[in-house]
Amino acid sequence: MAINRKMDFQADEIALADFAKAISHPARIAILKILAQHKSCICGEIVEGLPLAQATVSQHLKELKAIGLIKGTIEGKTSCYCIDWGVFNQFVAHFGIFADLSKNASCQSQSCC
Amino acid sequence: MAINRKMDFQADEIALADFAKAISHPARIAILKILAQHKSCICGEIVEGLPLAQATVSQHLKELKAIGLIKGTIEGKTSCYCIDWGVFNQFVAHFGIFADLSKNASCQSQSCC
DNA sequence: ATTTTATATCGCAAATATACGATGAATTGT
DNA sequence: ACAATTCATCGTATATTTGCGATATAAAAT
Repeated sequence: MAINRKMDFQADEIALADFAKAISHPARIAILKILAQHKSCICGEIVEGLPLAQATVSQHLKELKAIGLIKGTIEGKTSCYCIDWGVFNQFVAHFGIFADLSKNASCQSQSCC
Repeated sequence: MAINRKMDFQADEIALADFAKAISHPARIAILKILAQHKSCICGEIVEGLPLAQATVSQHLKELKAIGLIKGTIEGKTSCYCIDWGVFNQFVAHFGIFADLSKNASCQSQSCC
């Protein structure tokens, strides 16, 4: 692999790709779903709902936290996680880039597509 | 890695993760943007817009095609690509799962988050 | 028929991601 | 103080992704 080609892409392309990568694993989607279904933070319980070892779940949580999709604090014995909806909705809104373009762009060629 | 833990996750979780994985690289986001900006199919031109070798771009196109996000036909000497907006919008709509939940779910704990 | 052009595919190397047991750190309960 | 609990981190094995040169394929141009 060449040395960091990322610089050649635009910032918004990288940002959207990073968001997509953060949720590109079923476990992380499942974690977000579990968190979304709770009105308040979850302190534990996540590991039990997933078919993965505690260490692995902790690693997935770390990734979601790294990109800012979830917030978490350590409260005494347990940790406490919840979704940062501001960040989440901001990322989803980025798909608007395509939604806007889709109005004008449609393939008019009969021979292909 | 264990042997295909995917079976332990739900179908919609896997589907959303697969979509995210397909667009989890700046090059593939860039390709979609290029395609979206055109009213009709693009026959070539994509390689020139990216900082990658032709073989690499072809591989990224293949991935986008595999998940159905883009359609492509070979027309004589050149290939012809365009976005399948139906598939694209269908995937984006999946984020509705979270949007619905976000209305009820918000952290009420003062101590965390 | 041969060359040129456009794109796909193969094969390999390097980089990343994933999973998990073992261990560490901090806290609660006794 | 000590044991139990909860979660993070380390180390490591394996799998997947990425990138690209080389090569294949197929049509167009000469």
